[in-house]
Amino acid sequence: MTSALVRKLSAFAKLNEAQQAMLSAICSDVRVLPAKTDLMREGDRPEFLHLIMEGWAARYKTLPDGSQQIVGFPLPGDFLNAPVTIVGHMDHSVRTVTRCTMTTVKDGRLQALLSEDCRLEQAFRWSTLVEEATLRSWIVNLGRRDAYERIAHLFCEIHDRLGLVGLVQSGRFDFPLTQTEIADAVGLTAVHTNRTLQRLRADKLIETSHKHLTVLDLEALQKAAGFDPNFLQIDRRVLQGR
Amino acid sequence: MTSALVRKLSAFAKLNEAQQAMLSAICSDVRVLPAKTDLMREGDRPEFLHLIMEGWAARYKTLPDGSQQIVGFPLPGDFLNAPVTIVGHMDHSVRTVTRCTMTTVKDGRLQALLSEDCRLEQAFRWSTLVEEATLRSWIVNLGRRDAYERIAHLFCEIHDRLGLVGLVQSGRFDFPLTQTEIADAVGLTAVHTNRTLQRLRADKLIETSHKHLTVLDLEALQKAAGFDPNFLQIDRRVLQGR
DNA sequence: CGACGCATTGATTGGATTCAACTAAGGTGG
DNA sequence: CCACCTTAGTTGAATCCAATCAATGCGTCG
Repeated sequence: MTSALVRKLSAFAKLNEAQQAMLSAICSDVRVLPAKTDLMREGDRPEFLHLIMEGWAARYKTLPDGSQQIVGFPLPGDFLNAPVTIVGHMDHSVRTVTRCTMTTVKDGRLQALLSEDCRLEQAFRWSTLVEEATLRSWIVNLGRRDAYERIAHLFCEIHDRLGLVGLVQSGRFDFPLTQTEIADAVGLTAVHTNRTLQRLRADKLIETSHKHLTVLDLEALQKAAGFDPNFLQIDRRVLQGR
Repeated sequence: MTSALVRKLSAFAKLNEAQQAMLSAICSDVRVLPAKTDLMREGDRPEFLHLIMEGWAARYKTLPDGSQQIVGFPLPGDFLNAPVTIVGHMDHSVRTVTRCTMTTVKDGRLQALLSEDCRLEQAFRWSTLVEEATLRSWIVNLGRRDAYERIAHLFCEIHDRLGLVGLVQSGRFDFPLTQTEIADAVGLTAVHTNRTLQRLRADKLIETSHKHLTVLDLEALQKAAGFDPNFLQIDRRVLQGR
């Protein structure tokens, strides 16, 4: 089976066998890490690029009072750090949410590949573009939406991003987050998150069971969230064909 | 006098005359735009890179109910759009806050310059790194800080970013934002922003007059904000020498 | 000088937090 | 295999920060 990275980039641009092989070739040092363990800490200067093959991670910042704000969820096919290994340090930490299969990419090898292959380079640019757009959509989420909308929006985002790498079957997907983690992502308390989740379930927008989430009514959920269904910036038909 | 872009990048890496000249050379089509006018709209596919030489702009998203969330303030030396002109469209809009002097850069010319000059390339990577870090710090701001901290944090960020391009004199700088614009940036109402500003003034952290802001006690402001004084990721001594 | 935008103030409402207790589920060890 | 323990999820009541609604002050610009 193809790697999540290949599946993700394929959604933007069809990749031939050679390109897929090259992407796989730059990955090395595959390893498995347990849940709830730090992969990087604020201030680190990671030497290599780190890529998630399987599992969920969370980017987070810890505040002086001990509270945390999650600023993103790297999913399969996502990189943990930007390809800027020489310059700068991490402005946030990253930890696994679930057990994760990780791999390492040497920055130089990726850069070499991208400068050779224009199509791959564009695909990578698209993915960083989407990442930045995601950050901005989180800002809007926290700044101008209430609890109900915020959580609905998070679910829409995860739904689409997992769909991109083929991890959604008829609205249902792995969802390993605890309510506390959801709360830390949407800027609420765990208690209020709990009550809001109950409303989402009562309104028949979602269903949860055994660390899985089912989107019962995608359109209604998107509407409730004010979610832009085009935020991945790819032709929607690509996703249908999965 | 040197351009804001040169001053900004110089803070990260000393640039020689030739490098400064090359940066200036890729700019063309200088023009002045009035305040409160859209520069780009969500969905646009800008053909060129747009750079602010003078003045303030605001990135924003409009919600269905008409409310807005500002997701960033491009300042002198900042680009409006990412160097990905071929791929993707704008996920947000940008408008001027003040009258702005803008210039255009052809994506290809910039790419060519960067692939030639490794030092310049690193400087650009640093600046995009800082931009992403800024987005994450906004998420933390909106998610986990109260009104007082949020506004203090915004002021700290602007203070440092303007300082980077030499636009701060002993804590004082141009600050053209209305209270409504501040509110749209920090996720509050204009009314509550007003009351909170009064507290910041009463606490002798800042002073405002005639569209200028003076930071009276930087350390106290940073402390109140939970601001990381190292967020620009540059040697602080560089800024002192200005 | 009138009009408009922006800042300010007051009174009220409400969404979310806080604190505390309790239940359910899952994992571990005796 | 069941008792125990821990973690995650749920519920209730009181409180609070910020939103809302409404009105007024102020300055500036045509």
